[in-house]
Amino acid sequence: MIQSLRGMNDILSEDFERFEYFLATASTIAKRYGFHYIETPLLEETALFKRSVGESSDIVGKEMYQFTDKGENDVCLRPEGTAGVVRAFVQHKLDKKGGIHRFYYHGPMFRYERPQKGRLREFHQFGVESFGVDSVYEDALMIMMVADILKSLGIGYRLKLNSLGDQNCMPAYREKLVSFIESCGDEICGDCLRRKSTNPIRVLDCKNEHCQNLYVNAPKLINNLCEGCQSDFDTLKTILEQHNIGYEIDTNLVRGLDYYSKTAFEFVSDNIGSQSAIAGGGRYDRLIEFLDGKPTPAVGFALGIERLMELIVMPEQQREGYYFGAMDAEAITPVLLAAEKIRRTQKAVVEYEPRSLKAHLKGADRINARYCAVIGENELANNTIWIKDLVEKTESVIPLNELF
RNA sequence: GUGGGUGUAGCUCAGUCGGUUAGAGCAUCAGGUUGUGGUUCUGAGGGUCGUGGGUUCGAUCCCCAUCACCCACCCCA
Repeated sequence: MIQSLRGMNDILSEDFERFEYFLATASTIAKRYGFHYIETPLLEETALFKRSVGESSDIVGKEMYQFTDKGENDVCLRPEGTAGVVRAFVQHKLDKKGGIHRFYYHGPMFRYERPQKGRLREFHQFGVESFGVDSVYEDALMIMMVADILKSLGIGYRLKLNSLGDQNCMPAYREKLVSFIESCGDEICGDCLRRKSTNPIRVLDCKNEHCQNLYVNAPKLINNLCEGCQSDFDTLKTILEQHNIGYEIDTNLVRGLDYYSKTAFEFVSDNIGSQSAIAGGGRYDRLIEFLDGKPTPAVGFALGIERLMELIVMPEQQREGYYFGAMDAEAITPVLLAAEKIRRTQKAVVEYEPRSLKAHLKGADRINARYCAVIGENELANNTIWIKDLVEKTESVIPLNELF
């Protein structure tokens, strides 16, 4: 038997209903906030991700599905969605056009990781990117949108917030941090030693207990923000409070992608195991110029759909449409014709095998149909069809030509 | 990439201290006297016990490998 690749799943029937429900809910909300759908390729030039996500990140460093195609191009399956959207934004010269551009997207992402709960090699994200808005209000909008989506789906969460600073305060802070790390001498772990030169901020994120103990007194970025970053961060907190969105400041929240600056946030759930991040995002004002565009402020977020799946509270399913069945082999012809008529406006499912009335009622029940429509001996003789409303428990026999 | 766990019916799982025809519940299908469901009763079908080797007179059970899944580390959505 040929199986799907490791960490790559089929999504069928019941699961897909949830999936579809999620997409419908999230898309509706994104549109309501003024965002437009954008579809970008699953396959992109490898350089795109190296320059955006960053070579120091694990994603690019060891998790990409990278290969050379038949035209000798170094390509890879997208590990995340932002890079492609920014590439499209620049390629279509929207940066030069100016103004505000707001996009949402959803689709599969690929990361070569060891699968576990909430972590797949092919997984799906729903994301949003906003270009051209400098204001923190847009950062707040992002967070409000995620909160809105999660609320609509009946999902509880905790929101973690941090500011990563910008070009003014980050370099100075980085220096401060590096000298602090150096003061720890060789007590730090190997990973931290490496991060010290590649991406020092990430040491704060270290899961090693010994390191964490060393870093309690590390300088915190939050205390070293420049005036602009500080006032934006304060404003953001105020807006969230005004909108009744609870948050906790997490000074160790460092997004794993290199392109973030200023606002960084993460929504986590305590009910889905160790892969608890259900949404993450932030501001990335420098990314557009990294990808050869005109400097343009930008913010975005991405939601991990699979991680939300088991948390989604679905609305109760109503009985819907028709179930058609024949009690005699000869009755199948009028049954098919009747079903075709109904199908112009409603759902109609036909059982081809002649069965007892009881069996048909069971069948109708199983597919959660509202009506069970059957043609047997009596109906066949009179050109009628017997229809039972499974909710009202009423039944009627009507002439076939009066079927709407 | 590292560590631990699990693979028996469509699903959830028993089980055999190695020994004849491998079980249950749910699901499916059929019946409970003439054409009435979602709650009953009876019965039936369905398994090369993940795959490949090895030990043995004999393996679903023990050993090795392999694959898949699960959980955690790590990473992140």
